[in-house]
Amino acid sequence: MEKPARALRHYPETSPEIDRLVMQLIGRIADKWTMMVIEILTEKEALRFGELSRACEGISQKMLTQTLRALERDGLVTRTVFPVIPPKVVYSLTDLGLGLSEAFCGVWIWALKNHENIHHAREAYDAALLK
Amino acid sequence: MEKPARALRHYPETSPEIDRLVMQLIGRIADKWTMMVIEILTEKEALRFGELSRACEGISQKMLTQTLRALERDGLVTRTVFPVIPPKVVYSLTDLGLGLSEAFCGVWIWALKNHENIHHAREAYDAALLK
DNA sequence: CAGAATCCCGTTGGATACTG
DNA sequence: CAGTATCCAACGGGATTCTG
Repeated sequence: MEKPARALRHYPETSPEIDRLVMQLIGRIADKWTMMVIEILTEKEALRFGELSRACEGISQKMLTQTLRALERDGLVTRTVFPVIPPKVVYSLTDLGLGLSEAFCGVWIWALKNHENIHHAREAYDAALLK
Repeated sequence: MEKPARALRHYPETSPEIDRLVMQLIGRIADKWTMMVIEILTEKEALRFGELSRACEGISQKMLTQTLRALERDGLVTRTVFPVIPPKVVYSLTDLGLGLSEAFCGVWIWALKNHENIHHAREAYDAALLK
């Protein structure tokens, strides 16, 4: 009798090669600032650079620019420039980006539900080390 | 008429302070090797250090050790030592770890479904730059 | 076998200053 | 306002060597 499969991601169409591509993609987007920007844009729909900068508490302007460029390149975010003075640039999620946001939502919820468990686990681990 | 809320993670109990904790946790686990190890342990249930090392294609022994220690500290992975010679150590997911794996499953599926879209978006973006 | 320790280099990322 | 450019410190992470 076979054990039930636990590898939920393994779709029929999967191959080692595709697995590698998917891994690379995960490695690319599984990033602190990336996920934070996506989360914020999920809530606010559209924001200017400065607004994002303030919402992203702790991010440097360099990292915000870098993060936004990468998101734009991946087709997850659109960048709209208004040719006015002073310059106005607005960012928002594409459908692709919104899809990722929804997929990642499960992880947010997990983190929300379990951050205390994790905290306790760490305390226990650290305490055991000193003993 | 209000627009529908898009911020799925905002549960009633959420506060700015908790948001920060959750963000930190996401920042901690949203890591290439971390997610890869969790994925592999989800498939295989229990593995020895060497097996994990081979399954994790590309990881150095230093990073594997480091990743496993962090996972263990966070209560996501258990480390079982068999007092034999030569040493035998087995790693597997805790329930907490399995929960994260399931939560992250949505992202894997998203990546599997959309990696081609992303690829096209990048090509388009890069082509537009050269113009 | 399962790591700990060391060396070392490339990248990351912050601070600051400058521009259209 | 929305960036770009530059400099520099810190960290990540690979290769190698050593140990119980």
